[in-house]
Amino acid sequence: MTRAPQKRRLETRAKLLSVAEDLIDANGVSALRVEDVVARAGVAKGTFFSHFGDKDGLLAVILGAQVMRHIEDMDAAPAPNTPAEIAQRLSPLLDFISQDRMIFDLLLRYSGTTGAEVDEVVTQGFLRQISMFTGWISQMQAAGTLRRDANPEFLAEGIQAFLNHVLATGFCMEHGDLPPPAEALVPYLEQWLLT
Amino acid sequence: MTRAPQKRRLETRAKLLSVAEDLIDANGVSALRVEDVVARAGVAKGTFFSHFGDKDGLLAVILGAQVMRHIEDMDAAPAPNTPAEIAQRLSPLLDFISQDRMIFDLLLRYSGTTGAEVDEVVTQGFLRQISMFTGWISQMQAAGTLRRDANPEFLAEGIQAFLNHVLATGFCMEHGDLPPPAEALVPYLEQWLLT
DNA sequence: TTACAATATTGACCGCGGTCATTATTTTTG
DNA sequence: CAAAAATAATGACCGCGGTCAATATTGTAA
Repeated sequence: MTRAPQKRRLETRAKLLSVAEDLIDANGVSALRVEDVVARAGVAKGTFFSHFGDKDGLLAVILGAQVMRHIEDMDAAPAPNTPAEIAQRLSPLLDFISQDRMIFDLLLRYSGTTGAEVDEVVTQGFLRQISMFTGWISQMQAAGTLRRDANPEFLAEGIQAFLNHVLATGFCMEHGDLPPPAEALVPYLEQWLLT
Repeated sequence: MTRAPQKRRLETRAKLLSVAEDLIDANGVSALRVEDVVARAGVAKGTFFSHFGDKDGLLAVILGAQVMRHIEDMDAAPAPNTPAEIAQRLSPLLDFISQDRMIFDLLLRYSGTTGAEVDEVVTQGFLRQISMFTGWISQMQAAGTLRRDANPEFLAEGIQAFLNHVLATGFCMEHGDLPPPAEALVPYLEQWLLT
């Protein structure tokens, strides 16, 4: 039986997280250096790794929380009635992810760490997102707005696939005046979800 | 006007490539170290980077060539007539990519470096793959085996999306007895391409 | 052949993520 | 309370990708 962490440890962790968040806000995710974090937090390097395992571990916590906030916002808003509205709801999340390739890569890697780490924020976020999609889809199916020849979970996974596709494609175009991801997503969703 | 590379340079490059290929065959992509490559090739570290820019540059050349071979095999075989047959044709390529997450990540990142580096093998491979999909689809549309309410390029991009989705999902399941990627792909293709 | 320029290679050096035996602090036990 | 045990934090050290001013080699013009 593993004991509860003591107060000091929680404080150290909180300090590391807040320092890291400040640095990310100031310079972006890609510029984050573990050495800067520990220096500003007034803590040794090893402490960092004893808390988060590796750099991605910290990023997963921070970015996972941000993703989760976006998902909660989406869940709070009224459910969409068309594929285009789905894309619209997704827009803030997609803009957030497409701001930095590192975010996309990390989320993709951590998205389904089914196994020991279901307590991982990113994993929870993904599961929740899929179930939210599923909910939207079954509502729309009930309303007759959507094809009914496939079950909602399956269609939800398809949305996830196109979402990643659009994001990945966006990064490849190397900032060449391409449309925002949510807009690029629309035709795929329409083809996938209608008729 | 940049001059043609001299003989010595071509030899060095070839040596580096063959050494790297041997090491990858022996220990896998993830275990490849630049320092091992240059040591075995009898060359200084800086030389490596003057040839390939970075480690991924070398991997893109080697893995890109392997991907290209798979694509050519697919292109040489008779065109598929159903979504399931598409998945079957893709099987060797998918097995190759799913053998190591590093391969998947690298291909995804280099897949569409539209811009200065269209001479990049990986990019060429992807373009060729899309056009091969497009060809298959228009044939099947002509034969009436497939939905005709969307243009082939668009449907081809969708295939690409599902292909990446299945691969990414496979890596998340952390080697948990999941079905081979080509098999997992079938339902998505059927839903996407039929009616 | 020699002098000069272009090309190719070199390897000491750096940045930064990550490790681990050691030391410090807190909690528990007697 | 002190001694023992569990938990936290430390920082010197390592691995490995990547840089760049210096050097060596090759091509070229006089």
